[in-house]
Amino acid sequence: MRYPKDHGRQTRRRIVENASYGLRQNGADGLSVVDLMKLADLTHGSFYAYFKSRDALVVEALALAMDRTVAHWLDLMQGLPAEKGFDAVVEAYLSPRHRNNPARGCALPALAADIGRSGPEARRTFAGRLEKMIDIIAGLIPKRSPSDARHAAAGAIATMVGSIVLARAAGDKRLSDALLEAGRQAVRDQTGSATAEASPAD
Amino acid sequence: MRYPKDHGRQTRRRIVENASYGLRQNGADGLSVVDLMKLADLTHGSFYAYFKSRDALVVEALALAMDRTVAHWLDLMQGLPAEKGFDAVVEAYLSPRHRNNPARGCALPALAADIGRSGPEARRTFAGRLEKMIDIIAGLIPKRSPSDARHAAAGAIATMVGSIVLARAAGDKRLSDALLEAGRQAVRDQTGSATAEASPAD
DNA sequence: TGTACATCAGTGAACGCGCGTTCACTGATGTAC
DNA sequence: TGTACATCAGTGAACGCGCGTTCACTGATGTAC
Repeated sequence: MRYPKDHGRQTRRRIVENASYGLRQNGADGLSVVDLMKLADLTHGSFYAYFKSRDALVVEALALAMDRTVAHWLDLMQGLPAEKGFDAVVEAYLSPRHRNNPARGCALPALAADIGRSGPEARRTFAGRLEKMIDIIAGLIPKRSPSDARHAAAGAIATMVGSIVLARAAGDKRLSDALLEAGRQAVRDQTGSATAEASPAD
Repeated sequence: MRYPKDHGRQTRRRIVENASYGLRQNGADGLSVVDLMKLADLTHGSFYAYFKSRDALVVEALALAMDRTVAHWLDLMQGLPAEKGFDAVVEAYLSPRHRNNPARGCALPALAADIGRSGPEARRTFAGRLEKMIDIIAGLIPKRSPSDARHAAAGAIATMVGSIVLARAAGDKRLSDALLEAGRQAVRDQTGSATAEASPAD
């Protein structure tokens, strides 16, 4: 063997990983096949040795980006009680750092609008990973029932995603910062009042 | 005059209006100049008699779409007390109808992600209109101070935008519907608890 | 040890196509006389 | 009333370019004998 036996798999992985950064930065249609291969230090010619189409790579890059966000959340929560874990995730999500670094950030604000216009495969991949993300946040929210918790988690995620999308689009630093702060407050209000609702019943 | 004296202005308006539908449907990069002119029953040749570039039309279409959303909200609120007006806007926003009709819906979930990757002109136009939208919602929320109300309004808008973006992307009807319901509940929790906070102080 | 051949990850020219933009032209309608 | 000309919204061919995709080829490394 001229190459280590998993060389192909590693190269493929390198392409997907770099694509996941590039696509979050520039949108699902924002980079050409030439651009995407250049990110992995390759020329475009061998692209179709790894993927059956550009769309197929986009779906894989989306899945990887979402998996990475899940892993990042689990990292942030590690060793903390539920409430502190939740706060840690929300603080990191609604930070200027996250707003300013879409490439390494959550795929939802970066790519969800594009996925909404994509085919069923991309949308099913998206839905599956999103369920997982909701589950993780739901585990951090004290609620009457698991179904209530998932509900509250979906609301919190929607608020965070909306805040980042709007903060990135707003061409005015004051407004952009205010949107992050408003998002933090909104999430606090949602889960704070949620806890308050649940407590008297227990 | 072979043409009524505001013929040019009307044609221009027709192009911008149809573009505002098409771009909300397909994204800011989703239609070519040929496509955009076809929407107004014209050929592409005269495009540059009306606009200095494709980007310039996108900015105008964005502004029009956001103005229309503002007008629509004012319509929904008309004659209602603040609280009912707020509920009417939220119900309409987080409805399956709005989710399923991006072309005639709010520009924020449809275009904000694209605007975040656009130039300063598009982003400033966006920011100006978004301030206006926040003001209108703020007027419907009872709060200690105008600044608190704007904060709460920004949070509610972020939640609504995030819910619609995710609901459109989710390739699973159950999840998509759940996201709309979660968004409604989240907005209720935010402003409900907000009112509860403000009331005892009064 | 040395030479011929096999392997195969990666290269880059080429394909047909659609893009944003330019521009010489058309043709319907009005004015001049 | 009739003819020559002016106006100007709209047309469509053409430009250079980058796109996604295909494919014959290269060249470094291994095996055969």
